[in-house]
Amino acid sequence: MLKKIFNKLLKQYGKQNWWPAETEYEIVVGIILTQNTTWKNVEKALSNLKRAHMLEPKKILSCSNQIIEQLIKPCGFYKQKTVYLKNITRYYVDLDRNKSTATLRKELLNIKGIGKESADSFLLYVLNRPSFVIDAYTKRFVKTFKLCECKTYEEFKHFFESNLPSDVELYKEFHALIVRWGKEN
DNA sequence: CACCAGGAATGTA
DNA sequence: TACATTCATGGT
Repeated sequence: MLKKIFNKLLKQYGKQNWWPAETEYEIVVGIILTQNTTWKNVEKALSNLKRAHMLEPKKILSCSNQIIEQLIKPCGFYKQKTVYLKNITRYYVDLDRNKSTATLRKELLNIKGIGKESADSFLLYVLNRPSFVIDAYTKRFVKTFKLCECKTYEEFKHFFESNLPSDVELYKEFHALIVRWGKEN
C-alpha cells in the first residue's frame, strides 16, 4: 500500500534524484548544514566551501573553526554546525564500512550533532543502507493521509520499513518525494 | 513585524 | 516521557 502511494508521488512529481552532490563527502557535509535550514542556504554554504577548496575531510579537520564559521554562515547555526561538522568528519574518515547497519546507527547517534534524522540520512545517502529517513514532512504526510497512528520517530521509521521492500533506491526516492510534496502543502 | 526552513542538545518536571 | 529553550541566516 505504501508502494502504491510511492508510485503515485513518482508519477506526479517525477524522480527527485536525492541526494544532490558531486562527492560522497559533500553529502556528509550537507547532512549537517541542512539541519533546520532551507536547502538554498545550504547551497550557498557549500558553494563557499568549494570555492575555498575546503570540501575535503582533511582540510575541514585541520582548518580553524573561525574560518569554517565564516564560510558556512549563510545556512545558520554556524558555530554549532562547525563543531558538528568536525565531529561527523572525524567519524567519517575512520569509518569501518563492514559493520552492521544497527551498529553504525548506534555509533552515529553517539556523535554530538547527529540525531535520528541525520543518522538515518547518513546511513541511507552516504552508506547506501536501507534506513528510512523520517523528517517533519514525513510525519505530516502520514498524518494528512491517516496512514498510521505512529507517534515516536522509531514508530514512523518502523512503519515505513515494515511496509516496504528493503530497497535503498526506493527509500531514497520516497523520502525525496515526500519532501517535494511537503513543500507544496 | 512575525514566522519558518530537508534538527539537535540541553534543561525541566 | 513530554515539552520548552537555544542556536542564527535568509526568504516570505
